[in-house]
Amino acid sequence: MKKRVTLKELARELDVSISTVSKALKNSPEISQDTIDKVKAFAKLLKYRPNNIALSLKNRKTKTIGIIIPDIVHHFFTKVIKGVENYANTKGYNVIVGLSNESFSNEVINMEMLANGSIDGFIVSMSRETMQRQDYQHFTETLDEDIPLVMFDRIVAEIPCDKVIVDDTKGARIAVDTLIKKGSKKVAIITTKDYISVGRLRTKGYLEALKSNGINPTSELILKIDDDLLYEEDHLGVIEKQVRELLLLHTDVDGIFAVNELYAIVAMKVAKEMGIEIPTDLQVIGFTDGMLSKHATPALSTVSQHGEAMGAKAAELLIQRINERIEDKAKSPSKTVVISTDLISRGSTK
Amino acid sequence: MKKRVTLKELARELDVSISTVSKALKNSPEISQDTIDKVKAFAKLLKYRPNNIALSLKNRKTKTIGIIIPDIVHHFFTKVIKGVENYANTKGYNVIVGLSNESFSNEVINMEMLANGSIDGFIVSMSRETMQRQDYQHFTETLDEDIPLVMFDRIVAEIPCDKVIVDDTKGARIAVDTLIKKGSKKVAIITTKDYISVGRLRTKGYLEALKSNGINPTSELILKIDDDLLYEEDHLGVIEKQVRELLLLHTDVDGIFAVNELYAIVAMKVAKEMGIEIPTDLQVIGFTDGMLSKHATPALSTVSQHGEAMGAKAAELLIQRINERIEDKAKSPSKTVVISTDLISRGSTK
DNA sequence: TGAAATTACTACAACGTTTTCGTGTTGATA
DNA sequence: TATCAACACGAAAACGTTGTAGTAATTTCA
Repeated sequence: MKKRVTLKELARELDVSISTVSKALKNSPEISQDTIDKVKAFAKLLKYRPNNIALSLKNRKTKTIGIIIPDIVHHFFTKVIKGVENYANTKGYNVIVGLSNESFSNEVINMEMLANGSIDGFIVSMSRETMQRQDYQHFTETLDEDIPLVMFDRIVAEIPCDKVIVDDTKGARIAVDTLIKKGSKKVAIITTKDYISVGRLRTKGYLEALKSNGINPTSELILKIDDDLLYEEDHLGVIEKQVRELLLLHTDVDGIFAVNELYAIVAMKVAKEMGIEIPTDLQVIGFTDGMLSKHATPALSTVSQHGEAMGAKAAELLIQRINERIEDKAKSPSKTVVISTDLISRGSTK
Repeated sequence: MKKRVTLKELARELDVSISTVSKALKNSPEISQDTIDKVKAFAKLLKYRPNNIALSLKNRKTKTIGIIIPDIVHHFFTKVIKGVENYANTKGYNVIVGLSNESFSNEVINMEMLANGSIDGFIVSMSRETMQRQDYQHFTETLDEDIPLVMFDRIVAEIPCDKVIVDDTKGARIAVDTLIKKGSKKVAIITTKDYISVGRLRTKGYLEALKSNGINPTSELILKIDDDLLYEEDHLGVIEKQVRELLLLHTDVDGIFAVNELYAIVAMKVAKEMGIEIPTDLQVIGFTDGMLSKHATPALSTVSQHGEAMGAKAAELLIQRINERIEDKAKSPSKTVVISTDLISRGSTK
């Protein structure tokens, strides 16, 4: 019913100029206390609220940040968003979410939609397709246009921007090391194809842990799942089959490290079906602490990534950049913040 | 490095007026083909892109919609967001997410932040606290200011706005009915306190199903969990304890209907620990199809809410309202769309 | 008592668009 | 040779703010 009230209307009704109203509302010393009080009272009465868009246009900043992620139906990303939101809100920022659905073109389109002045900066985790194509033009263009960009989790080294990552290699190393320390003699890994950076890094950690324990890695114990399958109908079945084959072929495998939660859960399921006791006969550790880990039986030991902390850190870095850009031009060099992982021990390990 | 290029700059460089540039880019018949070509070529060269904020100010619409939800780390809401995003994107809208964290004041603050012209309309699912307080001022104010609002899932009847809900009662009725048809003689329900509308409605469905099967409900079989616990440290332990007591006291319970996924999972866990076979001795059905259901052992039969469809529908309704508001003033009456549920049969039922 | 300083305002430009209403050239027509 | 379209473009207002640069009226001080 009610149209939004503007400074102009307040001014007209109060029979003063727009500037006076604007200044009065900001307690400008140029305005008499009398007028200030009158204006404020009237503004409150009419529920005046400054139009954000006009402010954005004037100030050339929107106080909103864009976060582009591959998928929102995913515990980790959801945690990150929460971290971003919470931090951003404390700084008066809003968060606008873009979903790439793991598609390169969606990622580009989403970023273009937002780069037209709608946001002050981006927080991005690349889509799978972008990683495969290794086409980072949209990122460099964003940076060229002087729009701050912070990447997290799925990053790429050559983009000169702030980054927030988890020490995947170290997290994996500790996990595998723990498996060995707790008695596993033959540890397999369920990982992704190498173009997924986190998969590659976690595999690296696995190899390091084996090495430092004097164990020679066998490619037969390294199961690389084609992550593209993830969006096909029966991807779970496919993974199950592969895990089953592995376990059948190598009956002496007594430890499994999976680079994500789902793989670990599937592995446990297959093992249980095969009559393998967890953790007695087989210990399992996953990566990424999500819903599934907590509620699996037995509960899954896992490497926690602290998604919320990552999100908060990313938002912090971004907002710093935004302010830096506004204030002076002296750009500090790009930072990469590593969020440490934690190994959460639950029922799937001894 | 590069500042954003504006119409003004294009105009200056091309030595024509701003209007000409603007019109040329829109293929106005007022402008000669020659000029159009020249302007467009130059604009492309300089990567001109219209400033969204300026457009928003001019058009008094932002092409973004705000979605306010209680929690993002939640499969259902996450699905809804996805549905909203996908539909909104096809219509050229962006989505800005606000999290209330189940708090009334956060909900209000978030909505106020966005109602200052940042968004064209809201999609909201109320926070728990708002439901308890029954304070809906911020919603009515939004509506008063002529900002379209669509509520979903956690709605309240007295707000005159479009709504998207699931037929909770019917979904529950069918679930419980199925339990009985598949042989359960004594079905318990794990639900929430009554101020949670979905809990109340699902309980209603449970009662209806019992009745239509000639079974008398006992309050002893109706376990009402205090949902406030959800955010305390050991809420799971508390729920477990209560379920255990129930199962101990009523050893002949052979069916459990839980109003959400988590309760169902916990119930299954407790039952398994007590040596109760699922689904042989005890059948379980949950509500809300999430990650946990799919990957539990046995996989949990559940009532699917089609969150993505809900989100898409909500976005559709909202965008309709927005356009209606822009075009003429004739407001159609509020609609309430009911998304039908589906019972997904998995391993936890016979 | 007259110049300077203070007070309490207002006008205007600017942010980047779109759009309405001109307006100065053409070329054709009577 | 006036008259008039048609054509191709420009000026200016508007969206809602903020901030700078005035400007009257009053007060202060030498």
